[in-house]
Amino acid sequence: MSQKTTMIMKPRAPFDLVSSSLVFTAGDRRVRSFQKGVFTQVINVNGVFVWVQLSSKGQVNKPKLMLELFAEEYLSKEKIQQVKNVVCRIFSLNKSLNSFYSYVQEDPIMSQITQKLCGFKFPTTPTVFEALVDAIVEQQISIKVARSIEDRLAIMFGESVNVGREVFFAFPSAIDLADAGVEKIRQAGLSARKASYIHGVAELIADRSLDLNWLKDKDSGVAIGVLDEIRGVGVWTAELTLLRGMGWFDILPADDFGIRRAISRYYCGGKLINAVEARQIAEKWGSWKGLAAFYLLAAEAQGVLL
DNA sequence: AGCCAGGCTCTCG
DNA sequence: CGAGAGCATGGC
Repeated sequence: MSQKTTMIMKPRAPFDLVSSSLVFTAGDRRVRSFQKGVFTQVINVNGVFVWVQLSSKGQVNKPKLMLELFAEEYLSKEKIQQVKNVVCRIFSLNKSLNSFYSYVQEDPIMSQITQKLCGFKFPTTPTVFEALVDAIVEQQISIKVARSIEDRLAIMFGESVNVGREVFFAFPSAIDLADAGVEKIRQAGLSARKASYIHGVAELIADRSLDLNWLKDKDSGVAIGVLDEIRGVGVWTAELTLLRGMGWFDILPADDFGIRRAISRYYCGGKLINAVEARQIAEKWGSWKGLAAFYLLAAEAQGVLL
């Protein structure tokens, strides 16, 4: 039997759950999805696995969220608070967008895009490890292929939660993937090399030679340098990891093909640019360049025309 | 059918 | 050193 708990959360305005979750629309429902206005995912709080449903009960400028938790065991108040904290982190609910919006007022293009996507916050991952594995998976291949491989990793190696007759899967921990071994990881649809990178990273963390949380209070340049040393991790992978895993909105993965394409679409009439040009254009977004890049990606995905 | 996707490492000249 | 091959899957 599963236990259910329901509560209301009040994010900082503006916040739009729909545009922020749209990227999960095609996700496997057993892992993470956004269907009919409801975002779902399994969250791990110190070994207790909780399936979460999140939906909007308010408006962008007066946001109110309903959070429903399902677990196989009784959840203490402390556990419930921990789940709320994770949800809060995934959607950066406590971070204000207003400074970003006023900062880009000088940039007519970004200004229009932020108005059309008011309340959008790109989702981050519950752990830095997940962001790192995702970034490795996403190297070179299309985002759609990457997502299906990521879902498969959860189904093959993640812990599960039973809710009624359904079963849901958490993203695997470093120990889960270290134990799985290269050959089994490869069967999720990865190249032998990427499987080996992912297994290598998982082992580093599992045997405590690498602590990703240690990077939290470091300078972003230092953190990128540390990650870049890891086999299979280049600057692009490091940047994406910190942006999505730590929520460091000031980092621009300028080598990213998708980001360069989005910048060129809105700023260069579609003519593809290189990383140097991307960094030049991004200068006007100051310490918001990473968030701004995700606004362009979201605008492109949602077909925003200026 | 064949090329291309939100790169990186290894191997040659 | 710099350039180039090779890689997995799925969409077009």
